Amino acid sequence: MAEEKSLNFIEEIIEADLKAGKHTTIATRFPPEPNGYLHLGHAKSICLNFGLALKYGGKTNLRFDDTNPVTEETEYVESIKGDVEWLGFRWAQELYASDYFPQLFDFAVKLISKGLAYVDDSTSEQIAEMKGTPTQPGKDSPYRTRSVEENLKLFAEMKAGQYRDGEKVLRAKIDMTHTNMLMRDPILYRIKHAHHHRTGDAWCIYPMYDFAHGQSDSLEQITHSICTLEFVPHRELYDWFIEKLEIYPSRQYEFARLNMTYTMMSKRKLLQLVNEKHVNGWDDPRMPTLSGVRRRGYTAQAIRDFCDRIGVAKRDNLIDIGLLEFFVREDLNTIGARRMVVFDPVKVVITNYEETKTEMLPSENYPDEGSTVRTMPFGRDLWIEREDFMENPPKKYFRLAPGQMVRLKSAYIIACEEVIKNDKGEVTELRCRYIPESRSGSDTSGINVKGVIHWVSAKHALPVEVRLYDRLFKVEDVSEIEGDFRDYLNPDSLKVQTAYAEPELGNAKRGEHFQFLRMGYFCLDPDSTHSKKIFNRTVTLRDTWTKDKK
RNA sequence: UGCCCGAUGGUGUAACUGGCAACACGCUUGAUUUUGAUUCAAGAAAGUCCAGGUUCGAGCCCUGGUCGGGCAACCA
Repeated sequence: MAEEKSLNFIEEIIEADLKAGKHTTIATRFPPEPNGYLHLGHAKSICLNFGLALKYGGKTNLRFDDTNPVTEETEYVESIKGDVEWLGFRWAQELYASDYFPQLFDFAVKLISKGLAYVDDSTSEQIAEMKGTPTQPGKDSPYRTRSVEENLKLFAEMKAGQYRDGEKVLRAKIDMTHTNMLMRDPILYRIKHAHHHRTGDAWCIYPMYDFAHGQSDSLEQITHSICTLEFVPHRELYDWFIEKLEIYPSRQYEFARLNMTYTMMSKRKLLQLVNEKHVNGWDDPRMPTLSGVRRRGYTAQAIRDFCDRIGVAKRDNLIDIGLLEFFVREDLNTIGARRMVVFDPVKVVITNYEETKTEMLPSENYPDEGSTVRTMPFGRDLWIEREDFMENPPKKYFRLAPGQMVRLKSAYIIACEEVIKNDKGEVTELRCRYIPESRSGSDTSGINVKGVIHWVSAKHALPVEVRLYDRLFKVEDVSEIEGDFRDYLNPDSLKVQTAYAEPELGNAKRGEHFQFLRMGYFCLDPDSTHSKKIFNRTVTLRDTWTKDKK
């Protein structure tokens, strides 16, 4: 029952184009540069581009924008493909801007022939100098008036490797006084004697983004080329090339990139965090990278729902990370099998329970009616959460306290009769009595307790490592940071501790999601070994109780 | 001193293209609950950046401001 959802501005453009007969079908593309891992911001773009094609029966190409050999690597290509697939999308074709190097070269020759491009011998500094500023016009390069023949010859020599890096560039001849800085004779080709991850050493001149992107769109007959707002000023140049080259008129549309609280979405800075070891790699569960959130336990479904909900518009935004967490919980609530794990144990001894006895008690895996069950061993010695006991509880505390009763989930009701402490006054053991008739499922005790807590049999408990994650940054709006962003990293973003799990968790597998009762959603980390299971906390449970205590 | 975008509850996105501002998250209250979770119900919260104008009628159109963002890499 897909409700009549209002269209975002790009969908409106597409529907208008379709209705006007401008296109009969649409083609989009997702164009990452393989110089880093994909993050949540890219997920928004992926969902948009692929989503549009799906909605309107078109296709989406995956095109790597690999025009700068010095920063790009095959490792990134592979991770990007994996991430897009994981998110659940299929591209029509896997393409590379570098595949178009021959055509792009011909385009450049065409521009030169039309007198619209020239080879400039100026240094990088001189070119910057002559470029002017946003408020001051630029000045023509002394090489601007070279003849077509000379330009053709020089450009061929550039390609042939007769010059060193930086010695010459090819520039478009547009207008050095243009109010749009990008139209002030932009550089089309630069010399880089560098090894390219795909073309190897075949080329020593490489096209700039502006001279590659639009033409690549055009060659693929992309109808709607969707990018982020910072490319708005590039559109004028994008259209200029299409017009002068007389090629298929792809059109560019821009939307606001995703920003999230306590999160940083700059590939450059994320790379820095990785290189400087502030995190343990691109897939560190604290990273906003897709590989990071995947390892953390976020699901593709949750991310798609999130991208769907945040919408697409042109105004700057800062989205509450809590919204993403909402969708993660929403999905995990239905797919996460329930398990009991005690994080900060305190011993409970059930004085009226036989010392050698072990009962296997069933407990449902999911909250729904017909849920499957697993069994949990129950015995005289148990672990419960330290915070589930209070010696002097406030009025509305309905867990365990001296003389107070609590329900052990899926087991019995117990009453605390004695508190044992060490010399430091710390509680070391709680001696309790259980109500035999209160067994879960066949409770005839008639006793009603409000509190229900999780537990695990001390004798059978499986020690596991849990990694508890918190926000990577201390500040809500990372874009407001002045000075070094690394000074604002949250020192408590990762807490590692040992916890005691019910035996069933020994069978946990990669890719499975769990809800550790009352503690949050977790998944098995790939660092796990046969003898040591490691669980990542994906997200905590919603908590409406502890929060108003603060 | 320039050019280009944008402005709607705390946050994000809507408003059938000019007809009494809606949805989601978050928040509050209550019910249910063997997870203080989930679920369910109710509620608070903007009068649409400001000032003019057009109109019977403006969040939508026009004019002028204000504020925010972007633009001077041989990066994408």
